[in-house]
Amino acid sequence: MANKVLVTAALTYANGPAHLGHVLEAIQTDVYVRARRMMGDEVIFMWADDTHGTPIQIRALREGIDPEQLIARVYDEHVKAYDGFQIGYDIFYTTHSEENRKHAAAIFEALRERGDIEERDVEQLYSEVDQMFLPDRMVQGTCPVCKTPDQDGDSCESCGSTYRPTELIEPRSVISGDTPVLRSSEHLFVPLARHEAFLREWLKPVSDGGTTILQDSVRNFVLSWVDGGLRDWDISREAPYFGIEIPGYPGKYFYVWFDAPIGYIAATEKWCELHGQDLQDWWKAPPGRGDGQTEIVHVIGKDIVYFHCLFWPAMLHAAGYTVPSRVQVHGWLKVNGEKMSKRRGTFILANTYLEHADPAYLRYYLAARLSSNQDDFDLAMDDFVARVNADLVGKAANLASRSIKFINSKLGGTLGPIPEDGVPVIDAVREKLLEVPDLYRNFDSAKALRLAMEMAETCDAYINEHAPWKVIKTDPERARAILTVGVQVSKMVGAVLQPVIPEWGEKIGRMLKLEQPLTFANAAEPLAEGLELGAYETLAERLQSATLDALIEASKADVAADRAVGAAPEDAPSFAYEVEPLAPEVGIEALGQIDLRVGKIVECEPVPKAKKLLRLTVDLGPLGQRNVFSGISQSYAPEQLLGKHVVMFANLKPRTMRFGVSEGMIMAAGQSDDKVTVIELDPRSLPGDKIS
RNA sequence: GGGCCCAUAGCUCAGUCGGUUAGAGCGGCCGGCUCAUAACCGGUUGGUCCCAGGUUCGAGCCCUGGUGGGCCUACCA
Repeated sequence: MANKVLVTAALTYANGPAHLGHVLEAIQTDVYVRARRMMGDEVIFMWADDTHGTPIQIRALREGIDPEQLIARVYDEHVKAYDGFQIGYDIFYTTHSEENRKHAAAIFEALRERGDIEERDVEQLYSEVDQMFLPDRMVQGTCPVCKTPDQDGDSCESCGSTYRPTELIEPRSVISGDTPVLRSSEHLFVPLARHEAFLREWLKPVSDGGTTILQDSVRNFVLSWVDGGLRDWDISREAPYFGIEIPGYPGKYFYVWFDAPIGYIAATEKWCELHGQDLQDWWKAPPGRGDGQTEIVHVIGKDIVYFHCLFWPAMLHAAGYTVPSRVQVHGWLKVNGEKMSKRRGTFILANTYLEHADPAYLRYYLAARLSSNQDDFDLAMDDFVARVNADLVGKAANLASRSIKFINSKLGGTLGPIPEDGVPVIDAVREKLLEVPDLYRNFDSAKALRLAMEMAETCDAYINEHAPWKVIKTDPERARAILTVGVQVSKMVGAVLQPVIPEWGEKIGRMLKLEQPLTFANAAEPLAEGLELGAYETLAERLQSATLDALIEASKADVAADRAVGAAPEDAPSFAYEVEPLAPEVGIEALGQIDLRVGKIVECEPVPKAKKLLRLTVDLGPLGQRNVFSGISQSYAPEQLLGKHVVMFANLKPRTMRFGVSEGMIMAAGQSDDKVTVIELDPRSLPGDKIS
C-alpha cells in the first residue's frame, strides 16, 4: 500500500516577488516530491502564499494600495515564478482564505477549551493620530544603546542590540511621524510550557523510539530552547491588522505566525475539495510512515525553525491534527560568496532568472549540491557554469547523444541485444541505481546525482574501450550491441535525473518509446531487442557564462527599479523621508533629445543680490566654454566647486536671466535648496564628452 | 554576553568504530582518440585535514582552548 506523504515548502511571504532563495527551497522540495512519486509513494505538495501581518501592511502603505491588492498582485508573480521553475506543487493557495480562517478558529478554539489561552495586559506604543497600536516595525526612533537615529522598533542595525519599542528615544510613527504614547491593551497568550512533555516526545529521535526526523543540529537547537524554558507566546495583535480576526475577541487579530502555517492545512482542504479527497486522511491521521498513517514533511529555511518545531507541533497536537513527521531545514542562498542582499546588488529575482536562462540549469546545479545539511549555499557563477557543462552536458547528455545518434544514423535506429561483456556494466550501473531512492528520500540529491554521473562515466568507458565506430566497419551487429548498452544506461541515468529535470525523463521516454513514465523500479528493465528508437532530442545545451553576466546586470536594474518605487526589501533601511514620485515612463528616444556632456568648472563666483545663484564658467573642451547660473549657493561655497567635472545639460536653450544669460544646466540632486549635491564625475572624464 | 552548527586539494564534497601512504569528481598541465554537444580516454599536478595544546601505541575523527563563517537568544543560558 502506498505511503501517504504530504510535503510543504515554506509559505512565501507576499510582500514582494520570489527570489532565488525562495527558488532554492522550492527546487529542493520539488525534487524530493518528484523522487518520492517515482518510488511509488502517494505524495501531495501543498503550498501557499503567506499574506498577513505588519510587513504586508507597510508595503501596501508605501505603494499606496490596499493589502488585498498587494497580495493579489504578488500571488500572480509567485505563481508565474514557480511555474517557470517547473515546481510541481499540487496547489498554491493563500492564507487569506476562508479555509484558513476556519482552521485558525478551530485550532484557537481547541486551545481555549483546554485552557491554553491566557489573557494579559501589555503596554504598547499607541498613536493618537494613526489611531492604532504600533507594531515594532511601525515605530522608529533613536537606539537607546548606541544613540543611532532612525532605527526600527525592535533592533538597531548599527550596534545590533535588541530592545522593546517602548525603550526607543524619541519614538515616532512610521506612518504619520506622530509621537506615540504608552497605552495598555489585552493580549492573548499560549503558555507553551504546558506542552513541554509533548514537545520532548515529538523531538525524540527515531533511533530512540520517536517518529520525527530532524537533522541532529536542528534537534539540538530546538532542545536547547525547551531546556531553557518555554516562554508564553503572544498570538494576538490589535486592529488595524491585516489578518484574521480572533473569534470572540472583536478588534483582535491572530499574529501572522499563528495563522501562517495553518495555510498548509487550508491549502490541503482546498485541494481536497477540488479533487474529491478527504481532509481527514491527511490532517487527522496518525503521523508516521506506515499503512493508514500520514507522513507530513515540511521543508523550511533555518530562520523559521522556531515556529515549525515548537509552536506548530504544539498547536497541531493540542487541536488534534496530524503532527509533522519530518522538518527538513536548509541554509541560506548566497551569491558569489556574499549573503544575498539588495543593498549589495546580488539579489536575483526568480522571474528575472527565467527571462535569461533555462530553469533546468539552476535545478541541476542546486540539486547537485544540496544535501541534508543546513549549511549556507553559495551560488558561485563560475562554478555554476563549470558544473552544469561538465556534468549535465559532458557526461549525461553526451552518453545518450553518442549512443542514440550513432544507432539512428548508422545502424538503422534499432537496438541489439546486450552483449556478454556489457552485462557487468549494466549490473554495476543498476547497483548504483538501487541506492538512489534512499538518497532522495533523505534529501541527498547531491549524492544521487553524483551516482548518476558515475553511471554515465562507467558506460562511457565501456564504449570507448570497444570503439564501435571502428567495429562497425567489420561487424555492425557487434557495434549495435555495444551501443545498446549505452542506450540502456541512458535510461537509468535518465531516471535519476528525472526528479531534477522532469523533461529529461520525458525526452528519454520518447526516444526509447517507453510506454510508462520512468520510475526507479522500471528504469532497469531491459529494452527490447529490435526496438526502433525515436529521433534524438537534445537533452541539454551548454550554459554560457555571458548568459549569467546578463542575468546579474538585469538584477542590478531590478534593484534600482524597486528602490525607485520606494518599496523597501526586508533588509533595506526604512526611509525616513519621501521622494517625488517617478515621472511617467518614456521610451529610450526621449533620452536622444537631451544632450548631456562632461563639463569642467573653471570659474565659480557668487552672484551679488541673488539669493541662491552661483555663476559658473563651464569648460566643454572642444565645444568651448559656457556661462551658467546655478541655484546651489546655499549648499556650496564657490571654491568647493572649482575644478570639478560635472554633468552638463548642454543643448538646453539659453535663457536670459536678470543677472545674465545662462547657457545650460549642471545636474544636481537634493530635496531642498540647502541640501543639494552636485553630480560629480570621475576626474578622468574629458570635458565635452557625451554622456549616455 | 550565552548557546548551537560549520571548517578536508583552486572548486564541490567523501572519509565507517580512532588504525597503514587522507580519497573522488571538476578545474589546471601533458599526451591520445574522434561515434558524440570543445565531448571522450590515459597520465599528471595539487592538501599545515582552520590554529594551538591534550588523551592514545596510533588523531582528519576523541577532549580543551582559540580563529573565521552562519544562526539563535539574552540582565536569567
